[in-house]
Amino acid sequence: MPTVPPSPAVAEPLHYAVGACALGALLVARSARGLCAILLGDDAAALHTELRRSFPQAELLPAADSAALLAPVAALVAAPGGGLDLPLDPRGTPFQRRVWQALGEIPAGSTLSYAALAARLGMPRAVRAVAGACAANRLAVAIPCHRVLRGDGALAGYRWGVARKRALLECEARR
DNA sequence: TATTCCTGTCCTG
DNA sequence: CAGGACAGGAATA
Repeated sequence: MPTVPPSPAVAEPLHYAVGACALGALLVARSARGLCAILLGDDAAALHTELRRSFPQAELLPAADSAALLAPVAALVAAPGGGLDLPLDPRGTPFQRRVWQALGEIPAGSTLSYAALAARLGMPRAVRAVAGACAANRLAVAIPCHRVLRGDGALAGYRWGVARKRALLECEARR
């Protein structure tokens, strides 16, 4: 009888690439299902650390076709109003995925408050939880969590820096 | 103006 | 397993 090691399940392979975009360093990772991470940052090392922290169980492999992986995403960052014609693999709890789906329905160039977003989900009192779900988004720009502002119009926060959030919104408003 | 509560998830002890 | 911290905001005193 061949012994089956008590493997905590085989580590899932994720292919990633790091490059540059209009907002700085860019990291794109994909699973077998689609893009599972789009990260923005100041340098490649920080992005790699963030990827590891987001997927501690995965086996991270450099993508053979890094340019093909990066190009469409970099184009999206440069023109955040357009869509991304690639399959996404958003990972999160059912609650988080509901929030992210609602984010995708916000038209480019417009914004929403966290309270309005919570109301749209039928949970008007779960504002804080909704903000937490936005903060947990790993697919920068593709899932437009940057279009959500505080009720008083302030930019609140952004996982990849409020300056980038402002840049994305200005870019969309100019369309 | 200062508390308190609501709500889901993650991090820490 | 318990408690606290969040990218908020409305209600209460």
